[in-house]
Amino acid sequence: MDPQRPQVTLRMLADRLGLHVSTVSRALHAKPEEGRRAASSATIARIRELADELGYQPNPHATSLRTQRSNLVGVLVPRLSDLVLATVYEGIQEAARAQGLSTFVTNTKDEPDTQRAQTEMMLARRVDGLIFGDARADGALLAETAARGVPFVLVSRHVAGHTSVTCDDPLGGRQAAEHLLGLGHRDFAVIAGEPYASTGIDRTRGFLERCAEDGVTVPPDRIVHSAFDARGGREAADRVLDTSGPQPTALFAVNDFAAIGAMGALRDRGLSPGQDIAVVGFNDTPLAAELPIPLTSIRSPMHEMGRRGLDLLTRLLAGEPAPSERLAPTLVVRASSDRPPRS
Amino acid sequence: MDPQRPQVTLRMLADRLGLHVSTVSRALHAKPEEGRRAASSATIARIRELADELGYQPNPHATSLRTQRSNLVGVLVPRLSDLVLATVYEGIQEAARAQGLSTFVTNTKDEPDTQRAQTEMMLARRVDGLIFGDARADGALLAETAARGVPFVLVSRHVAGHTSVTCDDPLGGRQAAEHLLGLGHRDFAVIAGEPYASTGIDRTRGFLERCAEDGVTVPPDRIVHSAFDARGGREAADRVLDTSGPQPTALFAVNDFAAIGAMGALRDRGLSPGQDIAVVGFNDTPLAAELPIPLTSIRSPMHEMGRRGLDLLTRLLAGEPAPSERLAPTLVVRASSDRPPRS
DNA sequence: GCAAGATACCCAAACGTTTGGCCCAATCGT
DNA sequence: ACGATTGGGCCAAACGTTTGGGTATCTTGC
Repeated sequence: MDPQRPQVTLRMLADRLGLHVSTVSRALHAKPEEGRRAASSATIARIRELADELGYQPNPHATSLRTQRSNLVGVLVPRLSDLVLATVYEGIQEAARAQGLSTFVTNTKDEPDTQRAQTEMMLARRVDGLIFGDARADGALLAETAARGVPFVLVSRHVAGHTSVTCDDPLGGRQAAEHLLGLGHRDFAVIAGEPYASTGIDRTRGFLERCAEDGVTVPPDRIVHSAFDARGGREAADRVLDTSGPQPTALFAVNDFAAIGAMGALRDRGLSPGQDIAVVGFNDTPLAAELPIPLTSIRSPMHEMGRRGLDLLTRLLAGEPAPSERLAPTLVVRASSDRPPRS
Repeated sequence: MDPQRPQVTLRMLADRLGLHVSTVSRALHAKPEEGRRAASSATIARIRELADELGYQPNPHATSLRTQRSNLVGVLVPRLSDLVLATVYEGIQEAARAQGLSTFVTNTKDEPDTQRAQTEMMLARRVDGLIFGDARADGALLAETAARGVPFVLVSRHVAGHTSVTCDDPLGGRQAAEHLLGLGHRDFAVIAGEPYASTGIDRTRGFLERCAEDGVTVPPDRIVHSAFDARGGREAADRVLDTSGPQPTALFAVNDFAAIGAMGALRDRGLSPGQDIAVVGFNDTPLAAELPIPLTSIRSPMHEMGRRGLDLLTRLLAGEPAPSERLAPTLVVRASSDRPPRS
């Protein structure tokens, strides 16, 4: 099976150099700043040289076993096939690599049972800490996990009482409202995402608050929950548009994919997004700018969120304080909402 | 930091039961079918009970160190934020979990240097095997890796001489051509993807071959390479449409996202996809059906590809034969290509 | 009643590190 | 010249498993 994979060990290096394995170990770890050096600089050089030559790579299992630290972090996301979380994870991974950490990632589909099972699985793998990208406003998993003394942070979504890195979602919602109000819109519909996700909740709340400041209210039947994907957006839009009475002139979806699905639903009714009805999405997915009708969206720093999330976790692991962070979103206006409401 | 995380070990169980640690170990592994039992059934029951009660989880580092097997597989993909590969990875992970394996995944951005570095990183982590989702037709990394005796399989893309699970891409290309030819189209453009990816190469080849069978040829300046995302598709479409002479009546993009970008470019020129020019994509991404103009696409079994890929790898790890597989694509017709060319 | 199997365990080594101590020789201070 | 320091390195234990080999005790066949 493995014709030639004789892994190089410390002992091999030691034997070949006539040194003790502990000396080699110390030499390879010795930071120059250390007071008491592990060996003479000449010996250290010899050791380093041989290690490079033979391509020595420390066995991480042995190291973890000995040090009781795995340098592994577990990441839980609803789905990796959701571009938003995939991008957040890319940020996490990038930051992790910079710190010499590796990451396990797994899908939980936003199902509490799966979340719990995967959390256990991660702990069984002896991760040093966890990053939840799928925190639910309801549910007790986070509290229990915290009670067990497991270090973790949340990204993308937040839950009171736990460290998190999120987009300033209320602000994002406000920006969307401000933009549409500025164009003269007064009749809105909101596709609000899943009811258990703080992202959807906060974006919707911010939107409604800003509307209220201008004396505009959005009737409850114009605010519908939805999955965070295109199909969810289409279905939600269908539900909203099926209600009787005057149609909205603008639609805010808390997620770009939901917005895309909604645009499909609009088209099916002969409404042209951007002409007959304004549409604003959220996240400013790379796709948004390239769509046939480019989508106005609130850009959220997804990648950055991941990086900060991991940085917070390492701070937590080091016993340092790790205050939650909220990253600012920015409005990006495109053709799907660049004109006032019709007549 | 860790208030209460006293990990349960074999020794704890053993001590508490007055048994030897090896007895406990055997008892917990004993498959009923084993001939020589590890202990009396009463003892085994006692052990199992206590293990459950205390929530014993074997330390994977200790196990890996001892058995020289990590039960880890490394997965390399161009980008996880590419929905196609993210979905393939979901399949891999699902199959891995079923086998008690865990997966590391990492982005290589299709850059040879990064691919090499990440391969090393995976091996340093002592993965049992690798799955490449980013194999390049050029380059020597695969050959070198094989020469080192590292077990691996390819998914999504193939390279001669290595085990792989792919979509039958030539067939998919043919299906696209057949569909468009059947509608009466004769003037084609092809957005062919990256030149080093077998997916793009094979899909394009299949398409052209099928055309040739009907005596239709696609001029070289109508076949353009592109990145596998919306922006790449838009740019490629712009290039194709900027060429002088009569415009094509149908466009085949080897990837849904490229197709979406292309539709944007068409719109910018006042061409209506589905009306003025037929568009066919590839992969049948969930988005395709929900777009404002639903996209005809060749459905590829992305999830399944991942599962099979992992299954092949485990077969390889078990020393069994692991022949390459090619999964069948299917055509899904939608509004972007459901009518004959204009006059 | 006794050799031959089973049965039910225990022993100990090994996987590759890390790390607190220890030891020897050379250097230093005075 | 001699005790103290220090530089350079060795020793051994430990992390938690797995596993090839024991060794008593109990059956069993005859």
